Amino acid sequence: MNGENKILLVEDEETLAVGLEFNLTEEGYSVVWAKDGKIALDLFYAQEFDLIILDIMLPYVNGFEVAKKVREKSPQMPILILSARSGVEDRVKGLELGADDFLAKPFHLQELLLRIKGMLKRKMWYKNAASIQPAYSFGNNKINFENLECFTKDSQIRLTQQEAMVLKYLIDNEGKIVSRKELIENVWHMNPDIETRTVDNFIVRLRKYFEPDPSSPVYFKSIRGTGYMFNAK
Amino acid sequence: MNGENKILLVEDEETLAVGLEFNLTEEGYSVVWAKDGKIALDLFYAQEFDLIILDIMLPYVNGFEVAKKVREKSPQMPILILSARSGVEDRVKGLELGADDFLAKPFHLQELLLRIKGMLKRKMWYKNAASIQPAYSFGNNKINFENLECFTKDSQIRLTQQEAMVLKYLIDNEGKIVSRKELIENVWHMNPDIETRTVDNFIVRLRKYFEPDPSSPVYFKSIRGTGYMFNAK
DNA sequence: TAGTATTGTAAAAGAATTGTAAAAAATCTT
DNA sequence: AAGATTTTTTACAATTCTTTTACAATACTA
Repeated sequence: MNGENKILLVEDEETLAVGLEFNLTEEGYSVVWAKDGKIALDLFYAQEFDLIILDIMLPYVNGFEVAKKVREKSPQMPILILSARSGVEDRVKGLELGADDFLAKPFHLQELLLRIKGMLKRKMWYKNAASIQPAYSFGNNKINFENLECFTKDSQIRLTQQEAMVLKYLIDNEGKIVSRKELIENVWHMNPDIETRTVDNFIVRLRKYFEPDPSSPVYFKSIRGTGYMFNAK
Repeated sequence: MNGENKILLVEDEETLAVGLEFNLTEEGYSVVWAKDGKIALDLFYAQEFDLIILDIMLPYVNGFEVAKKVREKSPQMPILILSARSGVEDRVKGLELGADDFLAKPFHLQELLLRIKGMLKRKMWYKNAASIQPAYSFGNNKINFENLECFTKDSQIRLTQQEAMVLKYLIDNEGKIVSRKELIENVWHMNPDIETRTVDNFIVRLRKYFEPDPSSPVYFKSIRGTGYMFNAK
């Protein structure tokens, strides 16, 4: 069932790594083991993973560095940090670097498994909810909602989080008119009583990125008096 | 425009609750405090929250029970469990019930804040979609009142809001004579004492769009001295 | 059929909404 | 704390839609 999930295990203590690999495989995950930070990053750049388990104390490149690099490329990648040092500073640092969870060594196996399960479940949920595979395409554009990278007709860009959320909302509601109010409520999570041109500005940007001719939009149409509508056509 | 996330804080120790509420509010969250499990569930059913912080040891209904009920209704609601008892069994139990995170008391404020921040950031990434599109037809015309798109005999157009409202009123009163006064009152929401050709102009447009021969209308008939009448035939 | 009232229609005038750049504010990085 | 990036606001231009106006066409009445 979860046999599809691929985990990158970054851990230099071989005994622990082998044990963990055994248990994770037992659980039905597919595990790739990296015994130092350098190898981990190489693997990360070369393959697709669903989750990363990261020890902090590693040879060459420490876990924090790895987490940072990973975050740069994949803002949504679940990262679980393991650390022998359970001090608050480490935990805070890990979380600040965007780890999704932090577990102190020695840990309880079942707890680790449950946390992994939860993280993956959440990740899958988001993926499904969007009904968007790693990459979504329309026209000459391809958007990777995992790392927010886009290939457009003639260039490659990276969306900001907010841009991505607006875009995603429009895509999820393809063919339906989405009012500014609705967007402010559901993307900005704000009271929709204010009236500014914020939403419009995001539309302008999306058009600039993705429309062949931004001045006569094909994908991001304005519906006067009502809102906007996305159509992949 | 800073999205205000709403947190349900379930904690019976008043001192701690007040302190936490203060800090969370400081961070820009909007906090609702429930001092026992019963109140928590009532609030949860009544309002929308973005995250729940849950103490385990509560009067009446304990935290685990609350988590379970919450999960039943909202499978993706982020739940952060706090517990004085940091034993592994409790952690495992909490995670099994679907908590997304588990923090032992006493906790470090900054770590709590970081975990909350991370959970919310991740949560924002989901959104639901999809519904069917209701269409109304007459003659060779099909009108989708959801997105105001129309397929006519030989083209596809999009109605303006006002056009759509007039059309809708006529359709809703199919077979009945509708006076200009009535239209001005019910569609324009204005005092119907003024006398201009506004209504007529809209009829002209509807006829242009939808009548096979606008000069001898079939669907949008004029009733001299009285008003107009729509008939789908 | 002439006269009057009502409806049809185009085009000008007026309003309202949307597009856009640039400045300001907020947020994140170093 | 300075610098960089992103978001929000502001101000105005451009566009689209609605209403008015003016007159033509049509239908009724006597």
